[in-house]
Amino acid sequence: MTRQNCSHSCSTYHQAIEFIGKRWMGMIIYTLITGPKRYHEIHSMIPGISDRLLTDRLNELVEAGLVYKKFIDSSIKKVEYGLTPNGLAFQDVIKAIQQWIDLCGFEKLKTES
Amino acid sequence: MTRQNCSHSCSTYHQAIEFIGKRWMGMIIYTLITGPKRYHEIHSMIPGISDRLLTDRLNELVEAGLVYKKFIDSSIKKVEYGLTPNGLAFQDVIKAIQQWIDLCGFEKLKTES
DNA sequence: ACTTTAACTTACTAATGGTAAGGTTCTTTC
DNA sequence: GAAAGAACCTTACCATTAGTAAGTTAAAGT
Repeated sequence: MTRQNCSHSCSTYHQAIEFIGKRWMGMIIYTLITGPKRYHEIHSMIPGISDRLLTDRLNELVEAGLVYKKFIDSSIKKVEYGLTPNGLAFQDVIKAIQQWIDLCGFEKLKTES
Repeated sequence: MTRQNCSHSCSTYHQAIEFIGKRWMGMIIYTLITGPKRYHEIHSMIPGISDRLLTDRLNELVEAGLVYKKFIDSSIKKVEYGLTPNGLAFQDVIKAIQQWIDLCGFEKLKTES
């Protein structure tokens, strides 16, 4: 019994889904699944994201231990971001979401307006 | 080739995760997994949510086809919300998130401040 | 040395979320 | 059967978060 009543308290699930559901969070992790990237690479792979939010979200991910930040050649202007083991494990969640999309045809549902 | 370059375009994934990541969305679906509920039941099961947001989110879920809304005894004041098959299929995503939490110990990471 | 680029940072505006009050329509209670 | 209360919203207003645009600093190219 190292955990609460169930194997994962519902408030932990709540925290987790609110965290990974923050705007752009899912896309940033998704981008890094294919390997570590530099700031501007991530930026160019996610159309619409702003400098500020990309910086914010990356910092939050680093703080949560899902992403590491590495200065290449110890230069402040060469930064690499990549997934930690915990971040990589998120792949299974992405797969589950993609399977769910395939199953329910989400794109059709959200053809907005 | 009914779909795009990959089996699910990354923009569809983006749309999907931004939708399910909206505030309270994850919790509302989670609550309904155990069976259909009335408005006030859902409300009491999610501490902190406001009337307005619960109404908004439920409407969005109904519009997206993940939740149905049923008037009991054709009364406007007796409403039941439940998951449609597409909503129920979301269980697998929840399971994946819970497994990921168990694996990476998310609760420890987010002991804030 | 001069310009460009990477990686932020800051200031300001727009959108979204939270709070609180009110408004019907039903049910309950006397 | 009238009054009170609960269910399910709706509206108005304030707070927080996100988006936009401009500026900053350090290194790298020319």
